[in-house]
Amino acid sequence: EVGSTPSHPHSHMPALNHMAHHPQSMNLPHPHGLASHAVLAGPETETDPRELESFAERFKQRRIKLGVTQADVGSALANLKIPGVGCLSQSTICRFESLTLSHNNMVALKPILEAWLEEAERAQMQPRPSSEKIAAIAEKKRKRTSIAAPEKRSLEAYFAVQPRPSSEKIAAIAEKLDLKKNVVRVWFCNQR
DNA sequence: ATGCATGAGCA
DNA sequence: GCTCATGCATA
Repeated sequence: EVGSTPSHPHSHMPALNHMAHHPQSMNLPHPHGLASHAVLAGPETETDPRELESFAERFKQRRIKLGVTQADVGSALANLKIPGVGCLSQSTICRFESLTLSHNNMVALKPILEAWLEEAERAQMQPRPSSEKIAAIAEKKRKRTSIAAPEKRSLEAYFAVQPRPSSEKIAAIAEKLDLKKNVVRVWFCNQR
């Protein structure tokens, strides 16, 4: 979202992409500033970007204090036994902490991570006697293609002119840059 | 921390 | 064939 094309060739656009256009706002902020805050916000509607931001910050700080890595948090979520929740990757935890997930995604993950944090801080005071080892099983690795700088610059140029090229355009671009068509298609998706 | 990729769900 | 949430691999 918020595709702010970094006009600077080297900027990585760490863009804090909170906010988002969601037609879900029901309580408009009163122009008459007086006791109109959402003290009675809906049961589970903590969608305020600023609240998410501060939570993410507190979360990271407390996680570090517990001496737990992002990867640890991700896998520990499974032990939390929440209905439709399994584990998450280090990537996702990282992105949550840095607010680089979509607003909706942040809102959905917050209560889960919040639950983990509380559980973890409790377990810290009342340690457990059990411990178990799990053997790791080696699997086949996946390869990651890397788009060279020159090609990437070309893609960015194309993107600036047309963020959603047609299938034909993509094929043409792919051929010019000598990249697989699918690689180009996915690049555009991720860029958007 | 981030680049490229996958898969589900939708149109 | 896109968006979205998410992850593997790697910088």
